[in-house]
Amino acid sequence: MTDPETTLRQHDLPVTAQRLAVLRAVSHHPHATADDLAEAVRQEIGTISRQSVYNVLNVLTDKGIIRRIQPADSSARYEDRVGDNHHHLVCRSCGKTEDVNCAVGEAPCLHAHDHHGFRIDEAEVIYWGTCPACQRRRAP
Amino acid sequence: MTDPETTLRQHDLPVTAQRLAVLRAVSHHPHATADDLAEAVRQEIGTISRQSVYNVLNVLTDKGIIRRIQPADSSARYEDRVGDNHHHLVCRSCGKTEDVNCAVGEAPCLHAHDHHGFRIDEAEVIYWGTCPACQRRRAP
DNA sequence: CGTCTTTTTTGACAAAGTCCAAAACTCGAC
DNA sequence: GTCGAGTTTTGGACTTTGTCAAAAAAGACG
Repeated sequence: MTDPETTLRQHDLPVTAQRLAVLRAVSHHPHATADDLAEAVRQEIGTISRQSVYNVLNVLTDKGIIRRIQPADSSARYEDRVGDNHHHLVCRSCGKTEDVNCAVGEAPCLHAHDHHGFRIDEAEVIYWGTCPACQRRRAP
Repeated sequence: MTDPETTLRQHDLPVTAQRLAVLRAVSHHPHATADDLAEAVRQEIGTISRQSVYNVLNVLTDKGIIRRIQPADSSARYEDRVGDNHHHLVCRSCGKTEDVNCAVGEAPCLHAHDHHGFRIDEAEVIYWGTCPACQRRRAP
């Protein structure tokens, strides 16, 4: 992975302390929410406004530098790993999120049977289940 | 499809005007949001509180009578069609949502390669794209 | 008809984001 | 280096979607 500063320059984004810190936070905390990331950034550079976190996350997402996922009943989560068509495994009870590689080759379900005339550009798959920790806590 | 009144009785839910109207609204407006449904119900029975719409939608969802889907950047949507493992096609620009049958047989992607110890109970697939109308509006 | 339970309503509240204007900063030109 | 134009960042108000809790209304049943 290229370092954060280079990444920003490559996308014609002025380099600021906030952007570097957010980018690093996303890298170190995959699947974290905006709030989690704000917290992580504060640990690193002391202070950042809520709005800036959103600004940065939005611009990075728009440029395709990071990816936003929004599973049901969760606020948006962000990740570093882009462009490799991977999917997610989400725990229904605690929200723990893991990456999973595509089940069926490259772009698995990209071809819907009946596409209703839509031009499809992505097939997003979320596997819902219970993570090991929650399985242990609930049913032995 | 069984009629709304019978459906409610089968699930030990007292039959009320609000429940009947919401259930009918979901049936007639697949993929509608809570707000859309409240509006539809008001057309039918005159008035209903916002809270009641949520109450009814929640109880119906819990009983498995209807299903809630929550695509990114949209409030929750509800549908009638349950228990047949179908997926959705969502337009990125207008939010239009269509049903699509499972791409690969019954439970297509239900087996993730690396399940990280999770007990998986559902594979949710959302195909993202552009609907015919939006394709026409943008690129001629 | 009167009581008891379940629903519905009302109104306050919470979380996640966005909008806007002012202040601070970045970066290239000098 | 320093300056200035154009971006970013900030702070605060606001919106949207949904939940909580208590009071009022509606059904069920003896």
